[in-house]
This record gives sequence, structure tokens and C-alpha cells, in this order.
Amino acid sequence: MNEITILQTACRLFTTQGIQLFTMDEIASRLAISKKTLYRFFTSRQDLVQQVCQLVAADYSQQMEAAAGPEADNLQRVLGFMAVNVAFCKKNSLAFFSDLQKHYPAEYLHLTTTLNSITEQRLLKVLEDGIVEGVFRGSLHPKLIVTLIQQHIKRDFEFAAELVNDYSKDEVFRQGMYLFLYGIIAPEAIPQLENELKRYSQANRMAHTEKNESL
Amino acid sequence: MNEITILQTACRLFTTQGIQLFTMDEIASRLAISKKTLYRFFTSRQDLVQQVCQLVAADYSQQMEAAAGPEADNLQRVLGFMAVNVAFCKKNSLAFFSDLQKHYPAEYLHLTTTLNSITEQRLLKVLEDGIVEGVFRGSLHPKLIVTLIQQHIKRDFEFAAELVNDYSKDEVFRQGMYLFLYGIIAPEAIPQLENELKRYSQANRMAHTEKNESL
DNA sequence: TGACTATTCGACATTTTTGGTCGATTTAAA
DNA sequence: TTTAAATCGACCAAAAATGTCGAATAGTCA
Repeated sequence: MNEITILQTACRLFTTQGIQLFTMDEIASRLAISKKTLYRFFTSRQDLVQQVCQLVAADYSQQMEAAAGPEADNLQRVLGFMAVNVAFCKKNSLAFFSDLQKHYPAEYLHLTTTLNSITEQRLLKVLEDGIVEGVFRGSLHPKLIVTLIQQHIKRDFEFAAELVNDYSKDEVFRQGMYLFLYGIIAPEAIPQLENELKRYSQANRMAHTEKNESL
Repeated sequence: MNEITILQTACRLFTTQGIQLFTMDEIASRLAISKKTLYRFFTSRQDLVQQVCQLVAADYSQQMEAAAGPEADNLQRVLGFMAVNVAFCKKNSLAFFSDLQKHYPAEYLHLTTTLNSITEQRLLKVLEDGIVEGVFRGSLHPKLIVTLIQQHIKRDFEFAAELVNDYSKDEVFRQGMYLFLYGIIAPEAIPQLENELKRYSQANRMAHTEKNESL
């Protein structure tokens, strides 16, 4: 048994279903190892939680970096960032963040500020450049807009769980994404946006088909 | 403070979010009462859980009875039963049943057998009558079919939580319902079924609109 | 008003759960 | 065969939850 496997398993369990649901015994049992072995790699439960948080942040950072590919233009980058956020919101459950906030407040604070700063530094730059370029509305206050969209994403994320009966999470987050994109786009660039969105939803359908075929 | 209010609140919390999530302190706090008061109406946590289960079963039974209205024909009844099950699956979270099974196995067994027997006695009768009437396929083995559809519903219910990213629960359960209805319908009665389904989805849209308006 | 009852509160005791430890045992290599 | 590393799961201690109790408050009737 190795550290990576344990960490990834714990990460998957925690992020998809919440932290408190899984005791150390439970995690060991799922990995078919003893607690002793588990504690050989992680000094405490808090240590495990911390490292899961680091992994989550690292994954997010990497996704965002990929979405900011150098060959992309500013519109594509913003769309890419939002797509990363949609994927992130779909992958992680609200229970993970609630449990973190309640039982590991320090780690919660650290993770959220890390995630926010990743988003902010990337999105702010691209917004500012895009405004100069004329693809986003000139009346935008980039710094404020970044703060607002972060709050909106957070709200949508919290609220999506309540909408799950009538809408898929994908639908909820995608609608939120559209709202933002159409909210910042310059009127002249709307055709360009719609073109990109078409490519985006095609790519999504493709990924979806592949996922089903791989089963 | 009265027993009914407490029971209904606990029922709502338990069925929508799971049992273990809510300690007695938490429940008391949500009702803005003390634990002492809570224990005046319920002798123990188990007592509370039991009564919640009874309420769930009673609600289900009542819904099923309403769906079997005397003016309805056999096709309408089956559709009504399935609609009740869709609503039931949407209303109750998987966490409720998982927690119940793990921490209150006796109550879990009792509730599930109760629910199953309610479904069975109603559905079996209507299937048999419908076969005689020619609205359902004559090759059906009613008793076996009832058992199978119960297993299918259970599976769909468990699996829906994993599909929630890409589909709404409504969509998942409705597709399951269609599968069953087209699976039992006699070929001659298909137009009749489609007619009923049209009415069903209209009623659903109506209910949905009302819900939104009431906000 | 004042005595008496019913109800509520929240601190506290008790039980259960869970995080974390340790000697015994197994596995694998030298 | 010996030795070292890894693993197990019973065990302990700390944390959390259930359930209890005397004090305080609100309400009622004489």
C-alpha cells in the first residue's frame, strides 16, 4: 500500500460524499488495510484532511492553467475558466465543504482562499485584457466583477443541491455560466461567443458519449 | 410546542438529508426548544425515528390510496401508482434509508416491508384486472412483475444519486416509469397509454408552474 | 397578591463512537 | 534461518452524542 493510493481514495470519498461520513476505520476498511497502516502514511486525521485539501487545490490550479493555454484568446480563456468551475462544482459535493467548514475551519479557510486567489489572479488578467481588446464590455469593473462571480458560483454551488430533483447539476451550473458570459460580453462579440459556446457544447457531448462507451 | 410539529420537522430533516446528520441537540435547536422539551414528547431517539418511519409509511399509503381512486381505470391506476413512486423517490433522500439500515436495522426492515406490501397489494390487483381487461400484455406474470418492478425502483433510487450531475432526479425516475409502463402495456392499448402520459406530463408542468409562482 | 402547577431551560452525567497506539504476527529478503 | 519491515486488530483515551435533573420561568386559580 502506498500514500498516493490512500490519498486519492480518501479524496474521492471526501469530495463526493463529505468528510464526516467516513471514519478512519471506514477508510481503512475501504482500502482493505488496517488502521495501523493508514497511520503509517498520515500522522492524524487532520493531516489526511489537509493533504486532501492540497490535492483538491492542486487539481483545480492545474485545470485552470490548462484552460489558460497560450494559444487561446481572452474569450476562450474565460469560457475555459468557467468550464473548469462547472466541472469543479459537479465533482465536489456540498457536504465536503460544509464538513470542512464545521470541523476543520482552518483548513476550510485556507482552501477557499487558495481557490479564490487562483480564480482571481487568472480571471482578472483575462478580463482586463479582454476589455482593452473590446471583446468584453468596457463598462465592466474587472476587480468587482471577479468578486461578484465568485460569490455567484458559491451560491449556485450551495443551492444546486436543493434543485437536484428538477434539474441536473450540469444544467444548473451551465446556466449560471451562460448568465455570466452573456453578462460580460461586448455586444459586437456576441456572435463570437455563440460560436465558442457551440464548440463547447459539442466537446461536452463528445466527452459524455466517450464516458458512456467506456462503461 | 406540540408533538405534531416536532415530528413533521424531524421527518422533513431526516427524509431529505439523512438521520445521522441531525443530533437531538440539533433538532431541538432547529425547533428553538430545549432537549428536555424534545424528550417530553419522544422517549428516545429511536422512538423519534420510529414515529418518523410510521409517518413516512402513512403518507405513502395515503398517496397510493388516492392514486387508486374508484373512478380511475386500471391503466390510470398503474400510472398513478408509478407517479406516486416517482414523487416518493424525489422527496426522500438515499441518506435517509442508508442511515436507517445501518443504525436502526429493525426499523429499516419494518418500513421497507410495509412500503413493499402497500405497493404489492395495490399493484398486483390492478395488474391482474388490467390483464383480464386486455390493457396489459397477457404474457405478464403479475406477481413476478410486481417483485421485479420493486427491485428496479430500489435500484434506480440508489443509483439516481450518482446520476445527479448529468440528470435531474425527475428525469431519472420518469424514464424508469416509462420503461415499466411501455413494458407492461398491451400493443393495442399503446395509444391509450400515450394519451394518459400526455395528461400526466401536463399536470406535472402545471404543478411545477404553480410551485414557482408560489415562491 | 400569592401559592401551586405545568412547562421549559441548559448544565451535567452516562453511554457510545471514534481517533489514535501498541504488542503480536506475518511477510519478504538476505 | 535470521532479521527487518510491514501489517493486523484489539485496546485505550478523548470526543461527541444521548438522556437526566434541579432550577427557573410562565401561567392559573384561590
